[in-house]
Amino acid sequence: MTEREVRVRFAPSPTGPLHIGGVRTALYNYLLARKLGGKMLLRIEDTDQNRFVPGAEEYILEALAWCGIVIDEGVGVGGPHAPYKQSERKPMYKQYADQLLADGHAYYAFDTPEELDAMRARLQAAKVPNPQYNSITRTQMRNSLTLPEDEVKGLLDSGMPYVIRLKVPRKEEVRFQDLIRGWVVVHSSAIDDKVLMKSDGMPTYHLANIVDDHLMEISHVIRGEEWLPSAPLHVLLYRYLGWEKTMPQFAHLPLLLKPDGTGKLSKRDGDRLGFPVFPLEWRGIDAETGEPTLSRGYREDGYLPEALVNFLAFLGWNPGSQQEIFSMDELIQAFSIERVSKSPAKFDQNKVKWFNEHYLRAKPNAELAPYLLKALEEQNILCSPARAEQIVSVMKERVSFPQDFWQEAQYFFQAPGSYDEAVVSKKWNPQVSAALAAYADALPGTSEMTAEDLKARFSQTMEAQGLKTGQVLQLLRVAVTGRAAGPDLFETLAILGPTEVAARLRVAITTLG
RNA sequence: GGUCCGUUCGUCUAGGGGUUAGGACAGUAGAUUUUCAUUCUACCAACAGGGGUUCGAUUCCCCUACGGACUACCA
Repeated sequence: MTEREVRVRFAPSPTGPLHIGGVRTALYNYLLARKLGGKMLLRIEDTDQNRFVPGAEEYILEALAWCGIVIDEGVGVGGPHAPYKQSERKPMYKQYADQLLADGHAYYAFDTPEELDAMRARLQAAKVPNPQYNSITRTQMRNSLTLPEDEVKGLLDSGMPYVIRLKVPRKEEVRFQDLIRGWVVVHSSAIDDKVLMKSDGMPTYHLANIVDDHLMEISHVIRGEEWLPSAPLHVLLYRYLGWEKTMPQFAHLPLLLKPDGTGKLSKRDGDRLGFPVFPLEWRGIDAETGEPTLSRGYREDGYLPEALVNFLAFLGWNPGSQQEIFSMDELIQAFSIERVSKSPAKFDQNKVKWFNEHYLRAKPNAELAPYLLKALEEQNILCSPARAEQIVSVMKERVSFPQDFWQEAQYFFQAPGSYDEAVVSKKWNPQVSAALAAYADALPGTSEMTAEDLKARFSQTMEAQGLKTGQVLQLLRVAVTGRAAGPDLFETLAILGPTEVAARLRVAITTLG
């Protein structure tokens, strides 16, 4: 067999914001495509018109772009197999269903939803272990296998609603090799006669998926484990359509679980535990109450995309080395499907936060400064980019998110309105007050002074006052910034400048006595 | 219920017939920073249980337990 071009696809359905688990699936697809020099496609699976959510498609595109996942072909970029949205490919599917029909691998079924419910109820009452529409029960239903040919024709001609179902063989082992799990074997009796074409003329996921993957020449299907049970059905479809030789390879990814307890990670967990489960913020409408809803996003919560991507990559995969920090390019180099683990992973909020802090600290000040500048602009505070860079430079070691810069650095722009109570009541006294007054007097009336000089002047002053610097240091911070903690004190004073520092000290001395 | 998948520190995981079972996050302690944070160091902490196979099993096999997914004219 000749080497086939690697083509993978991410195929979400536009039923709402993209779940973080979906982002990881997209990421793994992308990493494999890039690693193997292949193509990454994006296909929108919107065959269920009832579940269409406005804005979801745009959301998916924006989320992937934010994460740095580049689509080579598909929705949003086009390509040789356009259209890439299944609703726009509707006319293409019928012929394949017809082919299956003609070959005796599918049949028409006219059962109403009520009849189907009744059938399941009957089977359940009879304690049938696995109630389903299958090789046994189909003989008792209204379909082209049980009805006389002319009656079927009549029903079809009369416009009677119908579906097309796959005729799954009664006794047959269906097997395929999963790249992550090895051989998976399922007996055909466990698979039911899945609907291929719905009564509204749209294909179901099962048919559309196989047809599109084949037409788009997909080489690897990488998707969540929730698809594992239906994979044998898909294998059957490839076989009946005559496409088995070019059937893609399957890889079923382990699921992402809630951080506490067990179970699949869901939107509710994010709300309950206070962390986002979506890459971007999403404003939706509650399906039940009709109330507008707001779901938090990693982007809006201050996570850097490279941190999220690095974290997500490690949820179910590892390079086998001790290295933890990976850029997208490094991930591409290191990635291999064989090293994806089989077992599900719990979502760890601490770890994402740690990755974020890491990437924040690694970022150049010039890239961080805009975050602070933006907050300042909202507050109508003027600040030069150079000064903002100085501030983020001393601040970035101690924050977790970009929005913390403004929160933690306010005192660079506003004199403190109050002073840390605990420190003042414990350490403030007339001697300290006098010493700080002396320091204020010792500062030159200039706007600039280095941290070293500021420190030297402070030491000299304290010595002259007969105090140890350690006794006064924290009070100096409180008097100037109002806070008990912060970045290097003399760096802080240097950014403020001696004039401002002296002024603030005098206010503090007046206020605190 | 049935089918399928899974199970190494609290979490993400490495490893693999003989190892002091390794790393990271979190936690704890110490050092540095005459403050807090950062950083550094140390500590804590795991092979679900039971049977086999074997000289030897955490590793291979079986069973049990537990967890999960699926079981729609949803994807």
